[in-house]
Amino acid sequence: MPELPEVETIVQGLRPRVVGRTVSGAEVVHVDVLREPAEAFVERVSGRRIGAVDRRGKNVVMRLDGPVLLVNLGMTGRLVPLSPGGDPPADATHPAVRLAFRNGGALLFDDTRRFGAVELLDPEEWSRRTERLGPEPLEPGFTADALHRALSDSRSPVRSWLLDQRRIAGVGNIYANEALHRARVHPRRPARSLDIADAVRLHQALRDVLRAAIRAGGTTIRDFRDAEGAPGRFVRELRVYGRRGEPCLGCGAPVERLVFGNRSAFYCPVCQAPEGNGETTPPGP
DNA sequence: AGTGTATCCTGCAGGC
DNA sequence: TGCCTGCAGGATACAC
Repeated sequence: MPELPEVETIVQGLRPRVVGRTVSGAEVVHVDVLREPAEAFVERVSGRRIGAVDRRGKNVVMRLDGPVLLVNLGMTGRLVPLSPGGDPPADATHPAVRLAFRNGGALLFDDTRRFGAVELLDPEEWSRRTERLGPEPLEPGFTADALHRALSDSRSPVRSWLLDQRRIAGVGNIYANEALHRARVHPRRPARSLDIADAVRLHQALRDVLRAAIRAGGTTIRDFRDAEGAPGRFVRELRVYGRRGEPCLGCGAPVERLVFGNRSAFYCPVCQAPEGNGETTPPGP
């Protein structure tokens, strides 16, 4: 479910609800979302105060006094803040971990498929972890030039390249496909085949689509909900993802679907010609 | 280095 | 209605 814009949306909604709260205890319903025994996790998290909530790539980063509580939402993970005495929403049907707060209230991690992960990392582990992730595409240091240089050392298809969190953080299958369409780059082109003009367009497209999706509160295909339980509104703005057979909004050609790297790639065969086509048939609005 | 495949797990849509 | 297959926004490990 959650890529950078969805996680950013969750983090923004969560911040006013949990920053400053102290964890009084935890209930582990499904130990398989943890990376340590339940007892150890409960012991270590209890008594900690949440000082800040941030995002790194697709991860929710809760800074406690000392360790970092890292939540990866996987495909179907949700973070649901609960008011004192409040019931979880009816669609939070697969509770995995519940953190209780001193003075009432709680934070529920609900995850149908349990591909998500909740980890408590000490500062050294966290710094090693964040170093393994690529740059944040919305930060100033992420320039078109840096993207071009990074692309140039890989023969991997650019769509796969974009999904690799070690190369760039936070991009998943929806926004990789959407950005490539906006940049008019075929998803299967080798990363190193992109010239500087391609990289400039891709850089712009990534930033535009990620920012627009954040403004829309993310994309809800099925499961995604923000901290208030509301779905994202970016589905309306998707140009290729999930639109196989429907007309490209730029040129009218039917959107095609390819499968490689075990994932679907959606693209316009006209606007995103295999060897690049920066000069003709802009994909439009 | 890159690719195909499998794995974790559940739910839903579509075909019959 | 039921059964089956394929598919899903992620991440990782493996053999080739």
